[in-house]
Amino acid sequence: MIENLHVKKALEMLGNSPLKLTSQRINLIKTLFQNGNQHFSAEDVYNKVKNTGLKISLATIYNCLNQFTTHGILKMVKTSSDKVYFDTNLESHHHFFCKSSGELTDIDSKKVYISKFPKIPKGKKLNSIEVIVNISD
Amino acid sequence: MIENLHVKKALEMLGNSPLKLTSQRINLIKTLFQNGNQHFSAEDVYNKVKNTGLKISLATIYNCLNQFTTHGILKMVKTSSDKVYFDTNLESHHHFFCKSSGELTDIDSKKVYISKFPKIPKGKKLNSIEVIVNISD
DNA sequence: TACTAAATTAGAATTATTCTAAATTAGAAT
DNA sequence: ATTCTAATTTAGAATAATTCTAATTTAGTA
Repeated sequence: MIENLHVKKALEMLGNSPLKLTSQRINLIKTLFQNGNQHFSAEDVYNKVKNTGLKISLATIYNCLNQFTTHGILKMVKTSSDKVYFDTNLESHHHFFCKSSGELTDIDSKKVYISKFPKIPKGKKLNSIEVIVNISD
Repeated sequence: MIENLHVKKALEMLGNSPLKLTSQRINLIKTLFQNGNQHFSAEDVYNKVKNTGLKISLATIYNCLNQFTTHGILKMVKTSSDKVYFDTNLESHHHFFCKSSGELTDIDSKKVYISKFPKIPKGKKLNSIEVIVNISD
């Protein structure tokens, strides 16, 4: 049986985190990471999981997605949509967001370069830089 | 009586839009634009308005903020907060968002330069580029 | 001055998400 | 192995921001 590399890496990260290895978490990771880089909302995940026959409550999905995010297994992406998206691609990269389709897609990190960047205000520290390129049909 | 320039310009834009010149809209614009560039949520506006003694319903505030946005009198900014912010600064510019304080602040547009930029996907058109620099204490 | 479509409003509805509190379970301690 | 405890899961209630509804009011035209 061939172990998917993305799944393997994510499970490893889960193992290295203080989170317990519950069946829900393991199944979630298998479901989310098996197809490489993906973007999804909590509801997307809930439906995807239902289709696989697994039974994980919506509350648990929210819990897990948030915990995975705080433990660096997922990235959270806010768009002009009212839903929060999660991203399996942990590398520094940016996104297209299409208002018409609600689709969030990766921008190849080599295709964006910010050559001039502001000083961070005194007393604050930089957390992340989010570039969202809003597009539509 | 000295007319504030920001207010004047915004009222002009309202006049040039198809929106009717209601007292609520005029008062809102006077309230929001009198102090130059500002960022606020719908609730912020509701409270600000209450303090001035004006009576504008929350529904109207939401209506107006959205209409002002679609007619180019305001800009909408989404952050990692769960509230939507509005911005009186219409020039192309970007933002710091401080998670700790919930504060959204302008980045001087001269301080950001994106020298490499991705091609827009076929069949789509560019709407806007949002750069949010997330910071915290 | 009257008319009509647009705007305002209070409160209900909606939507995404978080909370609660009871039942279950992972993994450590025995 | 068995027991124990804190973490986890869960259904459903609660929350929070925002939008909708439908009745009333109003701007601006005729």
